Amino acid sequence: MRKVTITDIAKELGCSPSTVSRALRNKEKVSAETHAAVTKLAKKYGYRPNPNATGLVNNKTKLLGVLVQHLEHRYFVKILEGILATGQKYGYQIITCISHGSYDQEKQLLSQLYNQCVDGVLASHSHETKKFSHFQDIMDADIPMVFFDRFIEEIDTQCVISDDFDGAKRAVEYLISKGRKKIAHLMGPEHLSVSYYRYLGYREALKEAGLPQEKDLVYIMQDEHGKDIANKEQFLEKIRELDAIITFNDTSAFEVYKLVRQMGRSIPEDVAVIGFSDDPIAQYLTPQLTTVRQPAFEIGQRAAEILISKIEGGEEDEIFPTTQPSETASTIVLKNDLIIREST
Amino acid sequence: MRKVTITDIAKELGCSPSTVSRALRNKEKVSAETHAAVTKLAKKYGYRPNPNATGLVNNKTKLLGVLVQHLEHRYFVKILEGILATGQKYGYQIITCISHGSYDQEKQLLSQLYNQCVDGVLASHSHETKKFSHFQDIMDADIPMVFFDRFIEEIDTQCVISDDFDGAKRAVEYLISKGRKKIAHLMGPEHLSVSYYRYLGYREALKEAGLPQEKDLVYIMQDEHGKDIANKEQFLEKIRELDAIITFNDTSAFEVYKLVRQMGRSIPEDVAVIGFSDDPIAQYLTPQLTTVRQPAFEIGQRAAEILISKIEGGEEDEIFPTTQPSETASTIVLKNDLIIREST
DNA sequence: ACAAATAGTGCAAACGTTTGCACATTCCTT
DNA sequence: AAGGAATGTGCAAACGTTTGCACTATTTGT
Repeated sequence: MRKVTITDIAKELGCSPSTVSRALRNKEKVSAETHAAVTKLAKKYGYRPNPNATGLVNNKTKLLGVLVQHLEHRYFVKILEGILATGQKYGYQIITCISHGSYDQEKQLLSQLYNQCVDGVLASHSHETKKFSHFQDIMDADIPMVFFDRFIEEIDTQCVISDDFDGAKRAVEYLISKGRKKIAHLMGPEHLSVSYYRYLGYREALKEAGLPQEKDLVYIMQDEHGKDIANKEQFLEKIRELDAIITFNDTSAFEVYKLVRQMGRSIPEDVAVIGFSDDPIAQYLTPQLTTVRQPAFEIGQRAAEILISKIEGGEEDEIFPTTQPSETASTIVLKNDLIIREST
Repeated sequence: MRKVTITDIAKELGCSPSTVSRALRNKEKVSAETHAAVTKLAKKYGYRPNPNATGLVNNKTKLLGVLVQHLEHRYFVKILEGILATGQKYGYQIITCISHGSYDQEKQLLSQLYNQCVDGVLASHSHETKKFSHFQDIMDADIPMVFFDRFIEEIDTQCVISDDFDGAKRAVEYLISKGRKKIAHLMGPEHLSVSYYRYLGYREALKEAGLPQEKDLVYIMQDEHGKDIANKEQFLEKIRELDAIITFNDTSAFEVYKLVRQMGRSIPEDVAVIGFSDDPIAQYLTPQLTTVRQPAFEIGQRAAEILISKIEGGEEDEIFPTTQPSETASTIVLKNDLIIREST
């Protein structure tokens, strides 16, 4: 009934547990016969090493923690899928934690991951988070950590994000190439760095095309879905003279659809619309939404790969400690794709 | 640098590790002073028990495995969220595994969970799976398991699903109450039990209302998204005389929107449409889709709760073994909600 | 006041591995 | 033929906990 152990096998074979252990991990010197006998018996009984025991002796758990704000956007789910696939590939199991955007929960979850002795952490901090000492605590405990989607300057480690600046810029360039001239931007919440990068990309494209960067072409969303827009009245009026709008995400593009129609203008004939993220809803809008697709799966993949290489490469580091830790920190920026559909 | 252990505390206090252990789990007899001294020091150093060590001695990992086919529908993500929340509540971490609908992967992932020594497994088998011995293996290894969303007759354990029969029935009843008489059903893939239950609910509602159950009102999807419908030509023709359609899910409702419009009829005036699941896209369709919402979060929650109670209640069972195991198996059926929007 | 019960503590084994060291055996070298 | 290397194996400690048992010191009951 009980799982078979190394000692059981040793007993049956009349040898010591250490020999069995060595035979199983076949890198040390064991005779060909014992090796054969051991592996045969191990197979017969379906022997599996007890992870608690191995974890205890070599201080590894083969567990990775993922901390994410929520799984409501497909974007984060895809990142998680990328992480899962990579973990699977390298033999790591993934523990998922959702902070629901709460700083307190984030702190608590992180400490739970620490308690659980995960080998590494992949994290994307919550909106609410302004202090980062709980992340520093993880680093100080010598648990490798990699950030994704969001960048934290204060913490000295790697980060994988998508190139929001470039994505927004290329989207606007595309609009310009189609002859659009009065292009508005519905910007995301101000305190998010992604909002800002996308805004900068938008501006850069206008600048390079020699188009004026009028202040009243930029409007700010107070929420993530674009239902609450600052200066909404002014925005509505402005829609009369616009010929394109690029939004912060796809749900806000849907709100824009409604507003544009409310003003009696049509998409894409009068006003072209481009979203951001390529959420599944983009395909279900009428007209189907052109959007900037973020390589979510790949972000997860890369982040996990970097983390695992930090974990597995980390052993030598104890002998050759990194003298200039800041040199190890870096940001991987992945390119976005413009998915052209009916709204442009 | 290293994590502080019980022995470290014992040394500093000049007592034995066992005393520290007892003081920390304060259920055995220790003097008030030592207890105070130990907890104070433990707090000071931020002592955390090493899960590998505790796991090794009491053969528990506080880890739960979740096996799911994919995370592409919001439905499964919500279930996962329910599981995560419940795990969190009871102090369990969740390891997520995605089978991508593959039987082989499912087998492999399950055996990985077994190797990892999870305390329990929550599973929803893949489409492809016809043999269930790998699930039986888990049961035989005395790892409690609970199924969700899908029911496996062959395995003797609990299962949490939503009431698809009732959901479909109530949706059709609603259509009838609004005066619709010619109600078609776009049925899901034939081999899925959920497809069948929804179909039965549809039929039952017609029957109770005394409406004829015409064969040519039921059409079958060959894929999950409704892009490939058997007898599509016939279905298109039929749309001319229908006044309502209930589909298998929300993505297929979107396809139905297109077909209805292709036949020059309008929604909801000529033809009412009801979907299933309440995927986020339902709100983004024009008109917004009426749909049967499945209590996904609650399914995850309930499944996890049952699993945890099996794990934690299981200890006594070793003393009083369950003589009639089949009595423990049962199916929890949760009610669905009809979300009424613009398409009806 | 003396046996008996009880409170508080430590020892040591156990959980299942890994691994440095020591030992015995075989093989090769000169 | 003797010495040394190479090979294969076992012992025992270690990883950090928990827990049954034994032991002392104190309290309780009569």
